[in-house]
Amino acid sequence: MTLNQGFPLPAEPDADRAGNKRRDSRIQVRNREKILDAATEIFSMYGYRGATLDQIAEKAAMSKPNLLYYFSSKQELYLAVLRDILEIWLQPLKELDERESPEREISAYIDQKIRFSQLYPTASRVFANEIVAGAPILKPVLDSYLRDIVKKKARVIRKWVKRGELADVDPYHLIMMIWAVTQHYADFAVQIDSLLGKSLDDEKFYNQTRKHIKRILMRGILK
Amino acid sequence: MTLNQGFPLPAEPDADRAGNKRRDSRIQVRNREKILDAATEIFSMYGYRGATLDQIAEKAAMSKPNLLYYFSSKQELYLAVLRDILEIWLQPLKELDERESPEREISAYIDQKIRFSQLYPTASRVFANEIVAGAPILKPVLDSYLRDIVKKKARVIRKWVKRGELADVDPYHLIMMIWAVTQHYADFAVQIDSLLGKSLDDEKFYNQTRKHIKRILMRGILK
DNA sequence: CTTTAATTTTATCCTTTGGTAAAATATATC
DNA sequence: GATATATTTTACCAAAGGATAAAATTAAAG
Repeated sequence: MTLNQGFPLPAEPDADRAGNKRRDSRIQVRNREKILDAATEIFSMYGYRGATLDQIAEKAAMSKPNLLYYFSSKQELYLAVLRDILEIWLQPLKELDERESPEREISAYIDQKIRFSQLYPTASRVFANEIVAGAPILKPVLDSYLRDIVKKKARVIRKWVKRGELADVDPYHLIMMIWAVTQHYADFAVQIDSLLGKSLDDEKFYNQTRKHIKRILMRGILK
Repeated sequence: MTLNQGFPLPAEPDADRAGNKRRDSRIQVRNREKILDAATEIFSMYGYRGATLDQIAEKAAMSKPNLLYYFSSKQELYLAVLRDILEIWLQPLKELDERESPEREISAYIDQKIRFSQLYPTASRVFANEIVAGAPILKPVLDSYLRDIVKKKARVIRKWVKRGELADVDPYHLIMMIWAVTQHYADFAVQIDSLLGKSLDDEKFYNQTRKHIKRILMRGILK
């Protein structure tokens, strides 16, 4: 779960530079990944400020100074985590294709979003935390990068409406509704567990949820 | 915004005891409220662990020891904040009435939820933070109190379905969808502001949002 | 006015936390 | 296997953070 490429967040200090020293050794790769996983979990529970390097180091099974050998500060680590999350979070939206039917495209989009909630619930929670906190770090990205993508996709939806393939819905609100509902199952997983004793890990519940969300939303927006 | 009565959270040390010393002086009331408001704001941004008493004290315009004179620990303050939020958060659900039509009742419920998002966005975010963090404090409440109410209301919805007044929806998923969508506008307000430059404070946007959510959801669930 | 009780301030404590320095150990390269 | 480089450990540090004690001030009651 460690992708990361060319994102509108400050790039890692020595990524991509041409004449670079020895590229990541095996141990380097393994430890960075261990740390990122641990950090994702801790940040998801306590947010940026509430998380401590000691906790993260412990979860990653290494000493704090050792951790700081790989990420030179808490903030740098947090940025690295957010970069990875953004990458996978945004991907699905980019794929909305106006040449296909809205039925097919929106349905596929919902599928991808709910799958993300199933596969990366902690990542989703880190993101949620960041946004709920007022997006102190991601604000610039939201204001530029995300804004542009969403604007583009809003146009796609509007086109469908004009073609009469979709009820007269506001594209922005529709996108927001899809985000809200799909992310809810990851972000508020504890609540869902309290009420239903289920989680998206349960394949049966996952499919039931997916279908239910889609049924209501699609009925709500198709002509 | 300081309600608070008989909640399944540990009660305030000397609330409600019969033969009680002098009840809250005017200054007592004013300061507790000032603190609760400040705390709500800070907790909403940084979560329980990320928030500091210094910040809260500063926002409440008093010294930290003075703050601790009113709430003897950070945890006690956090509990007080959560108690207030739970009260107003749960109220609307309790009012779902099976004797009325689902159209009317669910519509009214959505109205109340989105109103809550408009009136108490920071409170909503404190709640969101707590749940996203895994509900370390509220878990017991979710497992008992909330669970019971939701179970009861799920029965109401099921009754509507049986009567043929509602499409065949799963009551739990429906409730969750409503929560997800309405709370999203408070919890992810920054994101919405980035994308649309609007917030629920804007009465026009508020109504547009409310109607849009209702239109899609109601279309999705009515027969 | 006093006297008593409530409120606020000042000084201080101990722990946690992000981060550094430098020594020690392991790994890779020739 | 010696030498250079990468990784890990140990020992710290300064600042922040939750909390307490006790003195100083303000408000209330008689």
